[in-house]
Amino acid sequence: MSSLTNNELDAPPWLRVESTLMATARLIREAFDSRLKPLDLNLTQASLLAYVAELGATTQTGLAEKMGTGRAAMGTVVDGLEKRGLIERHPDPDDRRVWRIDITDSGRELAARVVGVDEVLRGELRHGIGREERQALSWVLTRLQVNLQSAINQ
Amino acid sequence: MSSLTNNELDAPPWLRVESTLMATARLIREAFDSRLKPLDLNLTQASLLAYVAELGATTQTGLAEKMGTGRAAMGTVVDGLEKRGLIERHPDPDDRRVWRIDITDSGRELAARVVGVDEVLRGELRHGIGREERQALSWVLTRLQVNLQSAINQ
DNA sequence: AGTCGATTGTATGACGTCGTACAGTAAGTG
DNA sequence: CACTTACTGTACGACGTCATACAATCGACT
Repeated sequence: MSSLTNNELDAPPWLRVESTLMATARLIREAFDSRLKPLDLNLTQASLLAYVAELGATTQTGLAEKMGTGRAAMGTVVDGLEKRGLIERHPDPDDRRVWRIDITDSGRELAARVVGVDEVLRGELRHGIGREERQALSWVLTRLQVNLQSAINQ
Repeated sequence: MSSLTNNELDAPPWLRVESTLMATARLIREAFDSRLKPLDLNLTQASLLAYVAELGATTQTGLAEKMGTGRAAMGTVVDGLEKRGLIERHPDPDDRRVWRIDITDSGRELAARVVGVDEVLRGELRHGIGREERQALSWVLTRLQVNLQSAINQ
C-alpha cells in the first residue's frame, strides 16, 4: 500500500495508472530481451517461435492476429527466422495465397530453450505476488481491454 | 480486431499475463492517440505538454526520466512542440548546458484540453472496475516493476 | 464462364524510439 | 590553477512497427 501512495504522490494527476502500466510493459520487453539475448532472439521472435512450435503449421495472418501485430510486420519477422533456418514456409495445397509456417528441427530445439528462459524469468517475476493477486491483475487487464476497445471503436 | 480478449483462452502457456499486459499497453496508446487526434497530438506529446504545464520549467533530462523515455527521443518531441509554439526553450542562468522547458500561452490552452480528453477517457476506462481493484492493479504493477528491474540488472 | 468483393502476403515509405558517440559545460580534486 | 569525472543536449544510424497500396488468389454469386 505504501509503495502505491508513493507512486501517487510524485505523479501528476493524468495518465496515472495507465502510465504505470505502459512503463511496466516497457520493462517486460526489456527484461525478456535481455534474457533472450544469449539465444540471439528478441521477444517478438521468441514469441513467434514458441507459437509455431506449439500450434504447428499456421498462416502468417493467423500468427499476426494471435500475437497482436500487423501482417506486414509479421512478414519481416518470419523472413528473419526463416533465413536462420528456424522455420520454413511451405505452400498450402488448398490455398495458393498463403504460406504454412512450420518449425524446423533446429527451430524446435531453440524453442525449447526459449521456454526454459521464459519459465525462469516468470518465476522471478512472481516474487512477492500471490496467486490471487495475479488472477486479479489478469481480470482487471481483461476488463480494461474491453473498455479500451469500445473507446477506440467510436 | 475485436478480440484480443479471448487471448486468455487460447493462448499458450508462455507469456500469458505478460502478453496480456503488453497488449493492454498497446491498446492504451491506441485509445489515447485516437482521442487526441483532434488536438493533433499523440500520447507522448500530450504527456509532455501536461507535464510541463504542471511542473513548470524543467530540463529535458528531468522530463525524460519522469516519462520513462530516453534523452534523445525527448529532444525530438520537444523540437516538435517548440516548432508549434506550444513550449519554449529558455537558457538556464545557472547551467549553460541545459534548457529550461517552459509552456507558452497557447500551450497552456491546449494542455487544458488535453486534461479534458484524459478525464473523459479515463472515466470510460473505469467502467466496471472498482476503486480497490484499481488500487490492487497499481500495487501489483509496482511490485512487478521492482521484480523486472532486478531481473534486468543481472 | 465470368465478375466482384474479400483475403493473403509483400513492397514501400513513414514514424517513434533506441543506442552510441560527441561537444560543451559543470563540479570535484590535486 | 590544471585535471578528471560526470552530466546535458544533439547528431546519427539502426531497429521495430505501422499504414497504405498492390498483385495474386479465393469464394460467392450471376
